[in-house]
Amino acid sequence: MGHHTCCDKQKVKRGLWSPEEDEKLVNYVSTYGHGCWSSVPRLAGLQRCGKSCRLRWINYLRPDLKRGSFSPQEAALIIELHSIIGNRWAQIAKHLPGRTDNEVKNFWNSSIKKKLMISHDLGHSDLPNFPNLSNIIGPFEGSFPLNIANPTCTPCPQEDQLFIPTPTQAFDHANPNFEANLISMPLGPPSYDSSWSNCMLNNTVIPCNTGDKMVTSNDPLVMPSYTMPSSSVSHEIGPITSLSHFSSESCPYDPHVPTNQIEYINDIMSALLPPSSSSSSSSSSMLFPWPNSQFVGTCWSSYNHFGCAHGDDFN
DNA sequence: AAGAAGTACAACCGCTTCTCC
DNA sequence: AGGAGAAGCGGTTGTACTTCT
Repeated sequence: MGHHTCCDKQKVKRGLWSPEEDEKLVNYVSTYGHGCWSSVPRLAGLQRCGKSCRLRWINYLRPDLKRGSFSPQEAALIIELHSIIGNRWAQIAKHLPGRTDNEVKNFWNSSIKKKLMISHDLGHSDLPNFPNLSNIIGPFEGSFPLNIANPTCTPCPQEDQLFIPTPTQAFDHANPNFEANLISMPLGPPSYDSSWSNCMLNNTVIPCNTGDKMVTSNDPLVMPSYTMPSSSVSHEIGPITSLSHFSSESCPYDPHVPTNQIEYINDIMSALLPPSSSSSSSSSSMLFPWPNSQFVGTCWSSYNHFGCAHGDDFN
């Protein structure tokens, strides 16, 4: 293993930090701020490189860090955000106050990913690795205040037709909505580990709905559409999924505002709670198109498809 | 009781992005 | 505009601790 180029000329210590080193770093940063990290070790009297100091402070010593296990709510949020934006740990961590990207990443790799792999091994190889959100947040059933079946935002008035971009369109930099898409899309081609792939696999929309009409296309330039049977925004939990859509003007959940996005996602998860102890054998999805940004995200709920038991603790 | 295997997470590396000049 | 250094980021590794056999 190599080492930091910034440390080439210095004799620096590596490996775990001692309490004495922590104390020096905390004392220095608390008093003077970190300023330029490369000068911190010299000024704080540490034989570490600046990069190591920075990491130690950000991931461990910062006073605003939340220690301890992840709550089921945090786990559910991580899973949902990961399904939307992929391995962008820093972005995910921004939605979890007091958590670092490193912490979220470790939690994902050591706990969540493993559970998803186990569930995949149970014989659902035809399914993408989606968690059973309703199981994960089971202990919190009923605790979310908002039900998406009765949203506070005004339904978008203009359409019964929801447009879903093809991958080509979604990643088109010339698309004026590209920035908005970036928020909701994983960076890179659709793959099995994202919710995106499940609704757009090989340019084919895979409907998890029953009874409604899904128009698909193999032509990446042709935008598939999903036609709702009515303008109802009612939401039905279970094997049948209904769609809700809101105008960006009237909806309080602006996808550009992380805090609101958390609320938005929380509401989605709230809506995904099973109606009772009943379960279904089919997966269901909810597509949340944003009229101006085209596509916001997908939430998945597939009861009994995955290995985690209702009420499982993710820590 | 002891070693092996598994787990959690701190820390590091290399690459990318940002900022300043 | 572009070069250099700093900061940010995600993947990976190392190690302490726990659980299993």
